[in-house]
Amino acid sequence: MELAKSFEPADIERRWYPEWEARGYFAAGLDANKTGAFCILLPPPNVTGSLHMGHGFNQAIMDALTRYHRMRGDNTLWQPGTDHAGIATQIVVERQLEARGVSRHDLGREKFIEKVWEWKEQSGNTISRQMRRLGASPDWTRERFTMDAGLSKTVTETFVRLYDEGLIYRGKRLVNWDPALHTAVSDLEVVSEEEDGFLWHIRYPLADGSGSLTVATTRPETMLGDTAVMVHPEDGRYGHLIGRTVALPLAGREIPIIADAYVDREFGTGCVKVTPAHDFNDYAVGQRHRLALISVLTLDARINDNAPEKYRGMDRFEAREAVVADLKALGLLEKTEAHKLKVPRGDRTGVVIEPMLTDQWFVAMSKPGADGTSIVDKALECVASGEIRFVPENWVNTYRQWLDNIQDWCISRQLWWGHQIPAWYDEAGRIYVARDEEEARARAAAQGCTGPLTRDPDVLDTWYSSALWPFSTLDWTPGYPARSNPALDLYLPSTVLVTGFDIIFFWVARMVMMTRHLTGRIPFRHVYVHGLIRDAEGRKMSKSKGNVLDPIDLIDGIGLENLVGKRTTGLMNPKDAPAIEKRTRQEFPQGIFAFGADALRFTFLSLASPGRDIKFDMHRCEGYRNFCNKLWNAARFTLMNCAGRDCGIDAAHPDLCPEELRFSFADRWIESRLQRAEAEIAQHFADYRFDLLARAIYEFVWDEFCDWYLEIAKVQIQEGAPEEARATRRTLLAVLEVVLRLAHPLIPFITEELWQAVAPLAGRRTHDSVMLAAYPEADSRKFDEASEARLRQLKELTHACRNLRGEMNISPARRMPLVASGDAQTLTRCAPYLKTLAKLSEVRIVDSLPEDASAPVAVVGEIRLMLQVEIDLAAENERLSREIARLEGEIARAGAKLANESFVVRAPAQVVEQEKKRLADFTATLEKLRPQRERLKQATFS
RNA sequence: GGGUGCUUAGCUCAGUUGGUAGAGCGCUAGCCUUACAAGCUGGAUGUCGGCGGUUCGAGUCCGUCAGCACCCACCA
Repeated sequence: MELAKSFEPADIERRWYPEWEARGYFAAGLDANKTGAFCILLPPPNVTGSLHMGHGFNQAIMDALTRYHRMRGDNTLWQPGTDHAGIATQIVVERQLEARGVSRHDLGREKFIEKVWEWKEQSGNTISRQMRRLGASPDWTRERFTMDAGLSKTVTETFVRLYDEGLIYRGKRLVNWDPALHTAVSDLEVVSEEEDGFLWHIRYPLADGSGSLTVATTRPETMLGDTAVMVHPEDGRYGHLIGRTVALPLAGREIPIIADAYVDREFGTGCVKVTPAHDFNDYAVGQRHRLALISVLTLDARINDNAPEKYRGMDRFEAREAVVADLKALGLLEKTEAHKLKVPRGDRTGVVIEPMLTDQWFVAMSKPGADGTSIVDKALECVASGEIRFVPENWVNTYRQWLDNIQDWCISRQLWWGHQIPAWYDEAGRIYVARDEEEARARAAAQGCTGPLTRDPDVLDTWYSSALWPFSTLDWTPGYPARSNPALDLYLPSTVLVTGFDIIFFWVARMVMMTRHLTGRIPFRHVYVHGLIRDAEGRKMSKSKGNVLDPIDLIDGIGLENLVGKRTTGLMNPKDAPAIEKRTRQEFPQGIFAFGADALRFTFLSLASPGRDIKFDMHRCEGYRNFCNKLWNAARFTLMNCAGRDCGIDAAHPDLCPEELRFSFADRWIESRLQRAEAEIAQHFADYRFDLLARAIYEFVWDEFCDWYLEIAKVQIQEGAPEEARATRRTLLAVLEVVLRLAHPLIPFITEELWQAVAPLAGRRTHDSVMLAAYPEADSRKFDEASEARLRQLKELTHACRNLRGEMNISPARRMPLVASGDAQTLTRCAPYLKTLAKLSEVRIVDSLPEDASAPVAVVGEIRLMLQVEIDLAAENERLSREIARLEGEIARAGAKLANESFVVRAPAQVVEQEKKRLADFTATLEKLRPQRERLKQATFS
């Protein structure tokens, strides 16, 4: 079982993943005898293509948690699945058709949906393949899709229930309309950015010809739909005009001048045109003042027949120009000033959103349900009571604030891809919401309608089905909770939702509302909110910026040419290609190295500090690949020293400790240190501090186990008695085996590969896979402070020797003799190790150091170390002087502190003691160094 | 307008109840040292954004200012 000389991830990953999956290790635990249940819902990726770095990050965290809990023996489920992503997916497929010159209307609804399903198949497969490459361990047998038959049934069922309860309604409202997509979108799907525009000042003549007033607007074309002009009720300039009328230019209508406190007197002219049919604020004003709504736009955002004939059919922007030109010609355009304004655009299309009066379906957020509480109040209550906890906590504010100001949720979309709304209309336009057409007929018949019914063609917002994910994936049925199933009982609520803050509103809040209202349960106990993965400069990764990284490329590596090709094809704007190519060549002159899945996962986890976005730095990934290699080689060393040797392990009784084992303080130290690492790691898992967790593992493996214990082990194996060598081998194996289990949730592939080789020798191959082995738990009885103190001494002595060598510029190849004085017991204990660790030819322990001024001396507590080497007297003088100056500084500072009476009186005794000890230590060391320098000076002048 | 973060070494970031400032990468000097050159050993590098306060003591707590980022709402 010879291991390769360095860590080669590709082959290991290829072998182990299929093996784990085939053996059913990922399957949901349904063991009634187990006490713990752990469940994570995969935020279902959109079937719009492939996974990006954000998914990789998100999944590395979820997989670490899942593997951890599985190893701890909990019933564990990581629930996978994908989202149909209505608008996004429909756009992807429409673009593909467009490329072939076909529109969805050419195909018709049914055929088009078939095409989307084909695409879903392809994209869904890509996604699960990618997740497998990352080593993710969800229960694939339970994979769900938001448009599966079962989940669709849940969508229909809940819709009907909410409708019957009066919490879903249909109504004609002003909604955000995307004129390119021809659909309504929710408030969340609109993004407003500041853009350059104009503020046009337009004179509206008073109807009686006695004068005029001037309004300011950024959207002059909407004046065709004005139904009032408003001023502030206390605005002295206009008070006399309130109640009179103006003649609306171009439209030839008379509209009233009204007073409303909404007007800001300072802005513009203080007169506002009111267009209730095309502006949300004006709509509210219109409601207050019972103004007429005159829509002047078609669903394509062209001027409609309510406007003067001249403008009909014009695009809204074309109409804007025409209106401005006409006003100017009439002398009614007072002035045009440059003006920055927020322009609302559809997040998928980038097209300017138009407030449009249409019939849509809504979820009533604040209306009390059958139980007297609104779904918003329920969602607030779950969090306020602490049933649901956010990590980091401050996201609670964001969540609460959003819910406090929420509007009814527009859930209908004028699309084809999605869950068709289960509503039917009779010829009179009456609505029958039902689970299927048969039920709709029955409901219609009950109301005395037997005529033909037509189904509502609209589909639901994709987030409607996402909101049901916590229970729909667990095969919730209408009979719940009386009728349930084992998985649902065990895994609702799930333990933790791992997600980015960007979907707290879209998804998290809506899951809480829907799950609580429909099942009475919370969807999850914790919400762990992580940051977004950005590029090395901190910019958002996006195809159009050409800065996206594919997690698979970091696993497998990719050549520069391929990377450039990938980034520059399929761009929305091909003109960006040259700039993208240039930047890519600059940033990745060698392409990307194959780091392997483990290194990538470890990188993600290390970067997961709370409340921070992540600038992804490939060099970090390289560092953690090196870490994997370090672990690999530590295992190689251990196996080389232990395979086929007597390691003091009785396979039948791994805990048996035969008498012919003699453990050193170093053996006990590494065991003790390991226990501390285990305790620390458990805490970090509990706190979701994956960055600290990864660091704890990194430091234990590299800084303690490899840098110190392995080097010490060499001494004990080569120079120790057989029972010492045996104990060393046993310790090496035991510690390494535990390390592999500790690290497995983070870096599953390498740990599995190594564990297979190490565990049998350690007598710990309790299972067929490390995945199934128990997660290590700290045993505080193994904390050994005495051994830790001894090792600390050994480290200090070693550092002192190495430092002397370094300062004296002694080649590492040269072995030097050392003379040491001080505590003989300590020195005797450390001498053999010191010899190897500091490259000494011998260690001579004496009562007092020779008066040889020409050799460098270091002081560690009571111990003095002299390296026997001819030295450069001037250099040594300089070194000593520097050290003395440093000590004098420390002594001065500590002395001043202790001389300060209020410090001595008020600081805790322990702190004062510590300060006194420092002062004493510095002083003692100084007293040893000063004579040394004196002798040196004498030698220099003699 | 409301809210939330952030500012620590050249870069990216840790720093848990206040008690002598840390890591990785980079830099630097030297090493093929029988696990690892994807490595080993030594070294350099900080007015912890500015100012003020609380305290014996502040990177840490409070106030304030500045800069950066993000979220929500929005003035026509």
